[in-house]
Amino acid sequence: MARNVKNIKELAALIGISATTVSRVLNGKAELYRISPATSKKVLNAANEFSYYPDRIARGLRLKRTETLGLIIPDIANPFFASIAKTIEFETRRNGYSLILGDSLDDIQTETELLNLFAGRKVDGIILAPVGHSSAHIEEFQKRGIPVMVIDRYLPGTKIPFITTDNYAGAFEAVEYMISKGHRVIACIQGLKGISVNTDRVQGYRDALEKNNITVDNHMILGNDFGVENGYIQTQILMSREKMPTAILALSNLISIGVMRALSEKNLSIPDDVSIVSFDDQPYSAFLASPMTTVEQLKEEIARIAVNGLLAWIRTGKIDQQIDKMLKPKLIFRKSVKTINV
Amino acid sequence: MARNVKNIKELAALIGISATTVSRVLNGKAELYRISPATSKKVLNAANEFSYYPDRIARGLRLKRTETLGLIIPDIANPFFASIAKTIEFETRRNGYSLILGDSLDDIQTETELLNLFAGRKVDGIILAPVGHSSAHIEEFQKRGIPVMVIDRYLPGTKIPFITTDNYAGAFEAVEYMISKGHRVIACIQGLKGISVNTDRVQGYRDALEKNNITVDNHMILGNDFGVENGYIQTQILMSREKMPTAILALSNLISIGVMRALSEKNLSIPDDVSIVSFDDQPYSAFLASPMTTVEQLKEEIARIAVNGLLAWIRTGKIDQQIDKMLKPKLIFRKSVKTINV
DNA sequence: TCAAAATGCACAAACGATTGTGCAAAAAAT
DNA sequence: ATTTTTTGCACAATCGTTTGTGCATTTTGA
Repeated sequence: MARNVKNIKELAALIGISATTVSRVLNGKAELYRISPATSKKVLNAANEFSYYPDRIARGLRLKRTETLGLIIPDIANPFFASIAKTIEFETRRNGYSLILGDSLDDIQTETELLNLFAGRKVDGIILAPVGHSSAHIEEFQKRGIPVMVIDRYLPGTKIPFITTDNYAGAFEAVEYMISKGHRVIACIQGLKGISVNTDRVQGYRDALEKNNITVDNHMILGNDFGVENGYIQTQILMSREKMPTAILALSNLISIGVMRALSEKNLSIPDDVSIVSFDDQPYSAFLASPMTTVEQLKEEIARIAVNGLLAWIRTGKIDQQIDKMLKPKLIFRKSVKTINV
Repeated sequence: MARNVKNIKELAALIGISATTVSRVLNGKAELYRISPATSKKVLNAANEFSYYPDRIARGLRLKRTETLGLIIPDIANPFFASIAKTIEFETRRNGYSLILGDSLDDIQTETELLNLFAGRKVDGIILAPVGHSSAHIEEFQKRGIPVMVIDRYLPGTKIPFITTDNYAGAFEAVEYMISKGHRVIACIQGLKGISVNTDRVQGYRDALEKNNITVDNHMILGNDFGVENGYIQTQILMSREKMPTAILALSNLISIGVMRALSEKNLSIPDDVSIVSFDDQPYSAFLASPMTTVEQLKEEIARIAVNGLLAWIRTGKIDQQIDKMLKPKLIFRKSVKTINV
């Protein structure tokens, strides 16, 4: 027995009561509408016995609120984003919301499509790790009234709130460390030019060099993509030059995988032939041929702040502009940087 | 100008036409209902100009179909599942559906909650990488009429369709390979006992040994979890024994990370001191201290078949029982297995 | 004892889309 | 010049909730 009941009317009929009352009891508004305790109890019992769950779709339509968040990231297979996604999903659910996932494939066109798609699905808010340069489509979107929280980057010139890592500090520290180990010719393989993550890291790299009276050689800053392929190609270019760097700062975990691939093909080893520091610590970082010194970002923290900030925004209807945050990263020392003669 | 329009009525009013007609044009039923080409064109233009997107919630309510799929996996931060999730998201979207993500945290209670949650959200179907032993909650769920497709495992004794790797073959080949390299004492660090993935791999391990006239030593099969910690602990146990194995078969990528951690703490190196083959190839596998020989699963393939099979099921209303598949994995040879004296 | 206040619940509209059916006007057939 | 058929579209109901309002009935107060 105890068959399932398909909607609130059916349940109401079973108790011999109106749907209105059932709805009110189930939404905790019994007192507010003076439903007697006896009736309340009957409703609760029946709902339980016949395992009635309100249809969230109908509810969403009526309430104009779906209790759903959208998450758009450039690549869920990238462990950096996968970790963030995990915490975001957890926090989202803990707050009674569900999460729609969109992988923008590092493509701004896809990102835009996803934004529109999510708008059509009436998500209550969106967490976005943006890709590419333009932020017009995001701003335009913001105007439609759907809260958007940016993670991993910030969008200069916009009012879109963000949570990210203090990338400048991360790069600065990493480079100072390499310099302290005697390195003077340090290359920087960067990701997508022009976006804040990259700009800030490169600036940290530059400033660390200059602070130590090392002239910045623009030929040593190269690449334009956060992926493996870019790390691979740029390393090949670097290694074919007369003036080879003694150290490389890789601006993402994927780039450093490309670096490793290129180096191993040339039978060059880390750190004997080239030293390296990579952004993004990973579970495997410690077990690489040469355990990798990395700049660790506080991924869980970013995720948590993003979700809770977004939900607060949704509930109150206004942005807490205080939310903008740049979390200090942490340099994890391992064995991929060699001390060389000064 | 070109302000956005908020619903179909508003758009219809703007053209001076009924919502009915707008709906029909937008759903490609213009001909069916004899809407004149002129009117059709006007609708299409207006919809475009005012960037009207139908409210999927209202649509879902009326159609009793949300064009949403649910994905439940044990750990999105595990690169194996992250890769699968990426392809699933892509295929899902390519078919006009959206994806709700749930991370079951390797916990059967959470998995059950997610199933119910997704049911309440009226997903059209669910792709599930189940955790734990019991499958009663899944079967019960199936009866509620929501199609569920299982990946990564199968559920013996149920009719729930699945796509998985031929884990038996993968383990068998891996072990035969190690034997061919002269290994006779091979340990197997397993994941969760009793679930098909694990059972099949262990059986493959056993059969490969027996086929080669090596008696299976049950002490060499240990562990009970697919995570890093288990790999770490079991390796410590193995290494503290009198009779140490010369090779280890790690039944997951996470387990092998644990193995590496334990070995490196004891200053043991791969493959000089211990050889290892791990399930699940990863982007970093080639760049580990010792490039890892792995059993690669066809993750994209699994994802693609799962999504398309599920969608077919949703559309036709019946399961194609032919869909059950065990995809042959591929052994990738690197340098984590040493040839030893026979 | 009678008016006023409190109690307990139900009616019906609304959210935004889709669709079976019906009804004019125009075109074709006789 | 009628009748019949076709064309082109609109009305209104429906999906399952939630909620403003209203109406009996009971309780309280004087």
